[in-house]
Amino acid sequence: MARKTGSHSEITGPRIRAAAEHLFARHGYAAVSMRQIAAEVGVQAGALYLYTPDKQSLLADLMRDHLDGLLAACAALPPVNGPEARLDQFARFHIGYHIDRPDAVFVAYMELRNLEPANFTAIEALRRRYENTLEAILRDGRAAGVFAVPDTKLATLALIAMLTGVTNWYREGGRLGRAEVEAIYAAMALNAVGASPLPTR
Amino acid sequence: MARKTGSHSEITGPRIRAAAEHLFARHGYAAVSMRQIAAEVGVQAGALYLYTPDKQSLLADLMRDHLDGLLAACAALPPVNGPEARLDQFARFHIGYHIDRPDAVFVAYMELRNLEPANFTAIEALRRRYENTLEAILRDGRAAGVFAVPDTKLATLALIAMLTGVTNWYREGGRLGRAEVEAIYAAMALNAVGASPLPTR
DNA sequence: ATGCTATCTGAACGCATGTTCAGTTCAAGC
DNA sequence: GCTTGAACTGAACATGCGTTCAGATAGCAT
Repeated sequence: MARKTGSHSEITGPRIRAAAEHLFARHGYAAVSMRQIAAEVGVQAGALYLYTPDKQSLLADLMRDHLDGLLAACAALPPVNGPEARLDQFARFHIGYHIDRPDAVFVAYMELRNLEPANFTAIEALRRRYENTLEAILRDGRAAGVFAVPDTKLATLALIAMLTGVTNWYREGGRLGRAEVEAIYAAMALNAVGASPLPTR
Repeated sequence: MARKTGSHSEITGPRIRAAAEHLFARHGYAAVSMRQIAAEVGVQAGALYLYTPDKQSLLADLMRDHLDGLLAACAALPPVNGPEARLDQFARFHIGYHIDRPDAVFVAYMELRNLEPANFTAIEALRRRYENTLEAILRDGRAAGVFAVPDTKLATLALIAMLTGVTNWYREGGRLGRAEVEAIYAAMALNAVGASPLPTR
């Protein structure tokens, strides 16, 4: 039997991507088979190939979509004045965005090594572009004399690692709420670069 | 032909573990086959089973050995006085130890999800024990009024993530030397918890 | 020189993999 | 009510997987 009532490509497509993202995050790209993804969606493995040319593209598309969304959301942030306020805003944004998408984040950061060279180059470029927005803030802050960082590139990577680490332990409904976590991390980020944390918003 | 001159188990065993560690770090546990490991060592796949009961044990042993070494080295640190000096020492130690073992670190942090439940529990306990040594420093510092951290557990995870992140980009002979990186990260760690960085040693 | 044993080979095992494709099914357009 | 075509099945494909094991090899003790 094929085509149960109401099943269309607009439904199945996203469901495949969601299942793949979830399974890739949980078990890793290489450890997940197309048949497992299909089973999660309730479909045979062959049907997946109506929605993706191959497994590799499925991974690359997930990562690209995540990073595109991240960059777009970051670019849409309301403008604020001064390096401290900008870093505070960036840190809170980064935490918030990543907390809401633990699976996508996990995949985007852990499966880089499973990308074919061409895909790797493209994804890596997006990642670098995001890092550059943070580094620009740090450079401006150092030029303005409000951040004390010996090396902006290193500080960028250190801050990103620290902020992204939140996805390793944060769970909805845990001991600490979203806003608290954002506030604490933003304060630590400002401290780390030698600035004073902003008063709690 | 078997047994080339001078080839003994004391040689082959470590070579297998080294090859496995390197390949697991590069491509991921699930993406690496026993035949690839064997080829790297210059041996047939069957020979691996003289040194490990199965692929899973190979992974678990690598991770356990790494964490055992980390805990032992951490415990062997010379005692220093005061939370600031202890955090400074811990940060430098962490950076230095991890910089020297990028493959082992990568495997120990990224392949947790590929461990069978029993192995996972054991490895996770070791990791937690290591984190606890840092959290103890932060608690003492807060009790002494020299660290300003709203939540020591959260600060612990944030610092570990930041410090471990160094393995993602550090390369021997790069722009920054080992000592510089250690100093910068130690300063950022102290800053992050609201303490003043120690004068450069 | 001979036998012993640790070390390793090479082939085989059953099974899972990513991918293809001829054929089936069903909602919608006429 | 018939036709069309998108959505999907189910079987098959070559290949590779982890693991096993009988047998070959070579250094060591005697």
